[in-house]
Order: sequence, then structure tokens, then C-alpha cells
Amino acid sequence: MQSPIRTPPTPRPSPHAGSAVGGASTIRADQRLFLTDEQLRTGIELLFFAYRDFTADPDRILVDREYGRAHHRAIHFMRHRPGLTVAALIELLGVTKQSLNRVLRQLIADGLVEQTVGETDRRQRRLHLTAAGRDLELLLSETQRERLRRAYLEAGPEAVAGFREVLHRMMNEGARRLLATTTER
Amino acid sequence: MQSPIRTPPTPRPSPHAGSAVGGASTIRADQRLFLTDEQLRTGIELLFFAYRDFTADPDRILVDREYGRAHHRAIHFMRHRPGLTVAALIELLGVTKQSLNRVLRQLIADGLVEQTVGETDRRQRRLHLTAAGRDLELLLSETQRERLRRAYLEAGPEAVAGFREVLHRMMNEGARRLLATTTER
DNA sequence: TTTCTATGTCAACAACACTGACATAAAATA
DNA sequence: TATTTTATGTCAGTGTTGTTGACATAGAAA
Repeated sequence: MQSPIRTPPTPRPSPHAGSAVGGASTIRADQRLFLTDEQLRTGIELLFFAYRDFTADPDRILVDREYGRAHHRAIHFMRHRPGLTVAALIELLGVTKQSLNRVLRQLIADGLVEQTVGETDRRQRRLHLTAAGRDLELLLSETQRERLRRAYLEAGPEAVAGFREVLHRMMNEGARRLLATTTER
Repeated sequence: MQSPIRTPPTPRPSPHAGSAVGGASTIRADQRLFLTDEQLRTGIELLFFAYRDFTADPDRILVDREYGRAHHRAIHFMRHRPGLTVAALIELLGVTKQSLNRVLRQLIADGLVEQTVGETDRRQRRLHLTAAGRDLELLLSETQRERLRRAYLEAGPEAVAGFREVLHRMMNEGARRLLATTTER
């Protein structure tokens, strides 16, 4: 667990960080400023624009192939959680099995995904990427990693920590749990 | 591609995240750790889950009415940039005029949006929310503001500054320009 | 043996994006 | 003034991705 109150670390050189220098009242004011409706509104818009551009890169690549964003998401999770079950993938993606199935059927038919029967429970189908599947996943995600890498590098480790912190706290409990089970944060 | 190195427990946003205590080599190592492929991957997933939950709140409200996310986006920008032209809204949303038009027609028919003829250029249609339109926008965005407010409050102003910083650097130049013209950051 | 679970599939439908084509009024320009 | 360009609206068709509902099968569990 984490303490809900962050200790203000060294002020990062950021266009948004207000100068915390001044009398006690100034500090008090600064502590509230980041919660104004105006700040929240620009936060909403930052999320909108950043996420849009972030997903646009792989989308462009997928246009040529006959795949879409749903395929990317599916193979993303298969890459990093090899052998996961269909049910687990459905939960991660937050879609119905019918919706996933359409995507999965294509990926299997095209030889990007393989299924193996569960060892203990033979009803389960465990999902794995083939070499071709991994290739495509890498190609797609590299565009996103590159964008993120650049942003991280420019913003610096302090900012990145805050970025992750806020995103983490934005998620629902369910998503946080899902992330925790497959990721050591 | 993927570095086989296991990322040691991520430099978690800890209270001492910024404390530059330690030898020079320690600092050097810390500076790189946040750029590992593993860190980038979890960043991608954080974005996915956070954005999904973030948009789910208004979506739930919209289900009852006969509107969708596209309507929310449109009235969001109309609320904060009253009088903007159709072309400007198209550019902000990044959709075609045909796509926007379908949404806009409904909103106007339902009395949530009004158009006025441009003063200098009478070809333009300037868009405004009616009182009812503002009501709906407030209802929808309040769920998002509330989520963001809580996350901001828990994470603290430093983290929020980093959050905004990284998002800002993730955007394309175009989006950054768009945001700048209508927002004093 | 009966029931539940994990998965797959068909069909229908809705939201939201796209392209392409065409129309109108008003501004801009030759 | 005549012509062209611009801002907007609209029709028609299409694709991706999501939904619900119904039904089937194999295997686990009771």
C-alpha cells in the first residue's frame, strides 16, 4: 500500500509546476491549484489527445493488413502473458467472448496465434503467439514504445513516476488487480 | 528487441523518488531504469486500463439516452470553446465532417446545440450549447472530473505535474498546437 | 448421472468511423 | 462581373468493433 499523500520531491523543471517559493499562504494556494476545474479540464483533454495519437501509430500499420485495433490488443496481452486462457484474455480486454472470438478466429486462421489444450483442465484453450504473431506484435508495439520512450526521456524519471502514479490511481480496482497479477510494479 | 533483463522493483513513486542521495553510479542506473522495455510495456498497459475506465463512466450514462461517446466529445469541446466553427470542431475531434454531422444533427434536433451564422464570414456556423446541452455536458464530465480529482488528490501535485508533462510530450505537434490555441497552459 | 463451466458459433443489431459524390451559399479572386 | 474556392450539409455504401440472445460441445465437478 502507499501513503495517500505524496511528499513533494524535488521540483522538476516542468512547464506546469508552479514555483513553490513564497509565504505560507502561497504554498497553501499552490497545493490547491492543481485541483481546479480548469486543471481537471485540461487533464481530460490531455488524455484525449495523447491517447488518440498514441493509438494512431499502430492503427496506421494495421490498415494495410486486414486487422484493427482489437487484434493489436489481443496479441499484446498474449505476448506478455503467454499461455493465458481465453477467459483471462476476455477479462483483460473487457469484451464479450463473441467479440473476442471474431478476432481470435482470424488470428488463428492466419497463423499468428496457436491454442494448446490446458494441462490440468482440458476445456481450457491456452493462447500463444507464433513467431509471426510475435513479429507483428513487436512491429506494432514498437511504435508505441518509441513514442513513450521519447516522452519519458524528455520528461525525466520524476515526471514518469508521477505519470504512472496518476494513471494507476485512475483505474478501477478491478483493472488494478488485473495489472497486479501479471505485473510486478 | 526486448531486453531479457528483469526489471528490479521499479523505481516506484516513493516519497524519496527525487532524493538524489547516493553515489554517482546509483544515479546513473536510476536514470535508465525508467526506460526499460518492461517499464514501457507497463506504461502502455496503464494507459489502456486507465483510459478505459476513464471513458466508461460517461458511457454508462449515455446508454440510457440515445447518445454515445462521440456526442460527449462534441459537447465537451463546445462547452469550453463556445462559438467555435464546425471546421474547428472537426479538427479538434479528428473526424470527417460526415462523421461529425451525424452527431451534430441529433444534438441540434434535440435542442442541446444551437448554431449561429458567423459574423464576419456568413458561411460559418458557430456552435453553442443550450442550457440543456450544458446540463448534459456537466453531468457527463463530472464523472470524469471526479475520477481525476480523486487520483490527483491521492497522487499529489508533483505527480500531477509529471502526469501532465508526459501526456503533453506524448501528443503529436498538431494536437499540442490545438491545445495551446484554446488553453492557457 | 446430472449439473456446471470453458469455449465456440450463428444471427442480428448499434455506434462510429471511413470514402466518394453531390449541393448550396457565401467569400475571394481573376 | 464572372469564376473559383471555401464552409457546410447530405446521401449512400462500407468496415471494425462492440453488444445481446440462443444454442452446441467437451470436459470437470458434484
